[in-house]
Amino acid sequence: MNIGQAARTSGVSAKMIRHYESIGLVPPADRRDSGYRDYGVADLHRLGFIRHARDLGFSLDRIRVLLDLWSDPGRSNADVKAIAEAHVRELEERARQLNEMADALRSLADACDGDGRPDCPIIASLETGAEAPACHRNPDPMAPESPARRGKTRTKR
Amino acid sequence: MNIGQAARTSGVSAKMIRHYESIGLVPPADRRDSGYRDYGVADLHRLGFIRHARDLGFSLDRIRVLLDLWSDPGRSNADVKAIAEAHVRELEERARQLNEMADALRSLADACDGDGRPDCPIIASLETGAEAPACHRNPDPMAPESPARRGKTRTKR
DNA sequence: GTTGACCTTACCATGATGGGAAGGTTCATA
DNA sequence: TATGAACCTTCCCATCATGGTAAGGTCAAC
Repeated sequence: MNIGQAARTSGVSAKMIRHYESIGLVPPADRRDSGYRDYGVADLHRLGFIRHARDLGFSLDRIRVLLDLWSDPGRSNADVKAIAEAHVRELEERARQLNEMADALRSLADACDGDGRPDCPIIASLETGAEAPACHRNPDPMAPESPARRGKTRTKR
Repeated sequence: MNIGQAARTSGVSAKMIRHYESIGLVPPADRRDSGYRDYGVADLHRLGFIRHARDLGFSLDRIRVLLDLWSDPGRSNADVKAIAEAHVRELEERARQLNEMADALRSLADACDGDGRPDCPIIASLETGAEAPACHRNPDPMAPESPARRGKTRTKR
């Protein structure tokens, strides 16, 4: 099967299949006389594995390790679980940071009238680095919880 | 003031200050006879603005727009607010996707015994693309709500 | 006048992916 | 049989924000 069909079947673009081959994530594909790559079911299986791991946000480096474990009949599921849990923690940490930024910016946006005048607490905060002053924040009428949740935690990046 | 001092004062690395100059995010710095860049308070102010916007996750392209609005005395805070709100939505969407991945992987990891044997629902799921089967998931003893929560971003936040 | 800390430009690398050019192959159809 | 569309090949470049390094110039203190 051609690389295009393999791409459509596996959900991995032809561009990426070639890339994965170039970095050794998949073995060099068989070639026909024409030089075209030729894929079989085992190749599709491996590409599918990579695809699913990418869908879960694993980096290609970690996928390399997962592929090794996959092909190791004597693997320990404790190793797999440890990798997965480390990745879960990273995903949650990144999500937490994004939510922190979103919350901070939401506070600023809520404090901005948006009435067409130049005055703007968002711009003011970017100038000074100060967060939205509580006394100017429009209270959220839908707030289901205690509003005392924004700490300081300025991520250093 | 030298670029190093400007970097320490503004929290933007010297490397990045030069980069911002090269892409036109900050105007070309004054130069001394030696060729050294020379920064004043206005420059530090601008760098601080950029730094704070980066801390909120804005891309350099959007920061460019924010800087234009900042320096426009006739700006409309509605424009600023619109940009901020669009960015908040993007941040939240990205966080949601990360949490979705984390939740899916957490389910798989919870279903994995981690007892050292090769059997592993995580590997199995990567092979087939199937999610963790409910009948194998270890129930969460702390679950405060109905167990039908998959697919929604419901981590603590 | 030497030394060490600073500055300059220029190039390369990251990670995962896409775009495109220049040229060869396959296959159905006119 | 010829042609054209759709495919394939390799190679290079771009993204985005940031860091590293190298080769060389400047400054200030001792």
